[in-house]
Amino acid sequence: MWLRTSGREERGGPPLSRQRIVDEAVALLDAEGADRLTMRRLAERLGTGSTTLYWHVKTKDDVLDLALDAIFAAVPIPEDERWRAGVTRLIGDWRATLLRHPWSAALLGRPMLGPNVLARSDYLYGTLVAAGVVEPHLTAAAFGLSNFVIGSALMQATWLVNADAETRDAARQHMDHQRDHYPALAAHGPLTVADDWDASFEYGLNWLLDGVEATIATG
Amino acid sequence: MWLRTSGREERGGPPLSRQRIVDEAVALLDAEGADRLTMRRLAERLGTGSTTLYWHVKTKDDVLDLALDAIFAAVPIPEDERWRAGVTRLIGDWRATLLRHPWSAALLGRPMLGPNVLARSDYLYGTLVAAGVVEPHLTAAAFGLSNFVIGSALMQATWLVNADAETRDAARQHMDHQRDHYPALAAHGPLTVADDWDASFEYGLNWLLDGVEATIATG
DNA sequence: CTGGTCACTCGAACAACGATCCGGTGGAGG
DNA sequence: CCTCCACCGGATCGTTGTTCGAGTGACCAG
Repeated sequence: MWLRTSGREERGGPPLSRQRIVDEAVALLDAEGADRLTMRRLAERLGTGSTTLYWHVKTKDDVLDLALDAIFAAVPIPEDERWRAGVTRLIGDWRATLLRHPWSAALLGRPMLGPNVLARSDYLYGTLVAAGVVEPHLTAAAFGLSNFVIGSALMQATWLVNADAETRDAARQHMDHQRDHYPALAAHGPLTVADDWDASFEYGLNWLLDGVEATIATG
Repeated sequence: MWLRTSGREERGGPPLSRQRIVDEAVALLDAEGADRLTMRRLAERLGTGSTTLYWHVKTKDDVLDLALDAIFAAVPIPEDERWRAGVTRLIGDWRATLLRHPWSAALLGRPMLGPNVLARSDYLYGTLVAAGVVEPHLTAAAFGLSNFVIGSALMQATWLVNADAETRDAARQHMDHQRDHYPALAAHGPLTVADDWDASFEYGLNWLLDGVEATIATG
């Protein structure tokens, strides 16, 4: 009796729950990438049978949706800042979070309706409204900022994180070999110039914000 | 003899080639979406065995890469236009093509190194350079414009094309039900306001181009 | 103590997938 | 006629997401 471990500890950790599944899924995605996430591997890390997961979660896609929303909990919602500083901080943290979990880039093509994402979108809309942005510029601003950060993170994750050095070298060589086909690209392209993703992101973001700000003055 | 059909016609169409495989893949993707593309179904449409495809193509990912690049052939490269008009046209056609093939949104997370994509990127860089855009604004402009169009198409394809009406209604209902949690989103959000994706896209694009243009004057 | 309910677990199995192996086939060239 | 070789495809392997149905143990009414 005293020597018999409880079934709970045999399987490692607290009882299975949706939260534990999602947390472990994020850890697995961070460690091994999107294509290495399978229900069996996830269950193994949780110390359970793979089919057990389906009691807590309907499909694998649900796990991905939940994992994608979960990482946005790390994006703080700004407080007591002027609208432009707040938006800048939100979008910057948004991007940093996406880049910290590069697998998220591959999941951006699915509806993001989790509570964390919605709360941050709500802040974005609310801040723009409070700043005096009105339709049609309001929707354009919210869409533009979201789309810009999504596109930026997607492209950077594709190249700097997901693509191995082998792929990047092959790409460089490929373009160097066809230098006369793509003259401008070879002379000024991203693989030639030492590019600064952070600086480029800030330039683009400020151009967008300048445009939004200009609509406030003129109505 | 005269009644015996040639083996070629029995299997339907001209001999198998990489080009035919890619064309049929695009047609299949257009008709049924990304997750319905399998090597077996693709082979069936081509009237061949599934394993035959692997003689012309190394992996399924190759098919996807080729299909993704193939659709960019429909994006004309502007000629004889002032830089801003040319860039506007290129980016607009870029977006239209992505939206005409909504499955492409899910593939944007992979390196785009096909000849069609590279040629259009080359035009973008070349036009910006000719317009007088210099570093660090050059990279920022090229990245910003690409990322913006990618993000816009990705988000719009996600919501207006890939998500069925059922999903959209559920989303609307979900947000309406939590109206107090997301006040700004409920009042001004994209599912409340009748949003105009095209107009929003143009606003964002012009804000970016205004920013780029301003860097030319000031150096 | 008993019997039963209910949340939860999991081994076995299924259909479908990407990919490989290896034996064909048919036309071109010697 | 034989040989070569680009091209084809049936059989098959390992893996995937998901379902089915049989369990297990805690808890509760009687």
